[in-house]
Amino acid sequence: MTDTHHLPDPLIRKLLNRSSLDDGDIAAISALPFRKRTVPASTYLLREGQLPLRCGFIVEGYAFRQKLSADGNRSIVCVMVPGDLFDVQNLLLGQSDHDVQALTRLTVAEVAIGAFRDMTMSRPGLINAMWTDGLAEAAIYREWLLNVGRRPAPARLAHLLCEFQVRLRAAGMGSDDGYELPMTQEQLGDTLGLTSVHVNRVLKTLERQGLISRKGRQLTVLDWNSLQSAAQFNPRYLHLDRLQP
Amino acid sequence: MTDTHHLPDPLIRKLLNRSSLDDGDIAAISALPFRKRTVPASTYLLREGQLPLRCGFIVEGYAFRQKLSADGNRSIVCVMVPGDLFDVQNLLLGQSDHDVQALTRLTVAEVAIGAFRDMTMSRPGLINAMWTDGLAEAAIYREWLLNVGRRPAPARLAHLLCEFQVRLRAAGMGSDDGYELPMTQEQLGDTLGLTSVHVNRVLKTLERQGLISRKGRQLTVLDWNSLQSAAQFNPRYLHLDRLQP
DNA sequence: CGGATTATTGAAAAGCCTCAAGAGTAGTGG
DNA sequence: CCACTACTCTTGAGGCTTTTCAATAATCCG
Repeated sequence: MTDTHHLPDPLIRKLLNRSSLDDGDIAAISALPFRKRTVPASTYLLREGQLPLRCGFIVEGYAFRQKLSADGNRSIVCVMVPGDLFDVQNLLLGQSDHDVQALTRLTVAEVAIGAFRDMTMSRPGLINAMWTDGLAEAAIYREWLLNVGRRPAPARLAHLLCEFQVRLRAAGMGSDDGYELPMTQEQLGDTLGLTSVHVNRVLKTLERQGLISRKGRQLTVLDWNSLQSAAQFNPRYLHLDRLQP
Repeated sequence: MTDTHHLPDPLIRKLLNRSSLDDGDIAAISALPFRKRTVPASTYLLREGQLPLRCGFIVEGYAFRQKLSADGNRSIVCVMVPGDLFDVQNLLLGQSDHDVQALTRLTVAEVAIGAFRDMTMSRPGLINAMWTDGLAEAAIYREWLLNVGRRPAPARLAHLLCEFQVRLRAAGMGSDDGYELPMTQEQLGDTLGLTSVHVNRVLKTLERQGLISRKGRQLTVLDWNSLQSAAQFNPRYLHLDRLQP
């Protein structure tokens, strides 16, 4: 594997979290004519019902997937970090069933769907790496279903905070004892199936219990073991064993 | 495409719902040394933490994926019908993050992981079909997250009933105006993030409103349009457009 | 038929939501 | 650099959905 800094570096880093790639695979990704663009927070990268013509991944910043119900309620179903492919599924499934939106100011790299498809067809190692990545995303969906459906609000919020801690570290952000919370309390609520008011109260409770502390959006994990056990957090579902054996 | 009745027929039918397969692909699946077995309801096909050695799909009956939280609560995160591959993700992700359990008396067909992997490597059309299938499962997870996180109990239950109606028809079961509900009310509750008591009350409400009727487990949809709109159900997320254009 | 699971119903409690208002914070333009 | 505006966060009070607990009826299965 080369050490030069090509455009798709965050993507390669992400795929290597869970799969092996050979030099040919890495060269094939690096050779794709990706085009970078930077957009402000809240920009839509993809809308429900749309048929995308390009395929992209996150270079810097965060994005999320959201679904809106007919009566205007929102559910944030996925938070994406640098390296995440945000619209491969439309390559195969067609019309999108959800929106993809920038959470922060965001830099993405995109390539025409045709070039992307050709590349995957000729590199079984890459297909497998991306398939694996999609399966890992599905594993997070399953854990979130358990979280939203069966855990009380304090455990539910603590669980999301634990997940961010682990995933942000795996993406090379944050530090070992905390990170900058990427979302407003309303967005946290839409992720957890709670109201922003209740998220606020529960955050204060976790703080009062000495599990975390906050200055603005900066979150410090004061007691990782207790936070983990309050959350019933077990990182197995993230399938990052290659990083944390 | 041939018309003979090979073992993997439900699998082929399922894949054709969302992808094109050529004769070579179908021959390749049919040639795999699948072994059938039938197990009673509640049998575990796979347990969390396990490393599976085989790869299988459902021939007849229903199964589900469940996750258990540390304090013993259960969430049913996926219901599978004939044709569904129930453990491909472990081929790529390793240790399972959830259990797979038979919902009814169940017939499955399984093949050693090695043979399965070889087949996918040599047939890009099949990889794509199975990848697509996994992406469609992820789309259902997203819709369920919206359902559990943001819809009140009546809409939530109505939505699941609508989904069953469409998916069972696509799998060749049930009829146009109803089906045999495959789960107990407790299992419905674990799927929806509700208690069985509340599921029972909400079922009665839907019945009182004239949307459905029940005799035992047999469910009849009396007013599909009203049920759909009470559920805010839009089948787009099932990505079955090939069947229902 | 008998035992176990499943469905049904009531009453009371709990958790989370709604509504509302005030305080803090960040970004913008003069 | 300040002031203005728009978010975002915070806190309180009351209400509603859903849960818990409990007890009985119905159904399934061998």
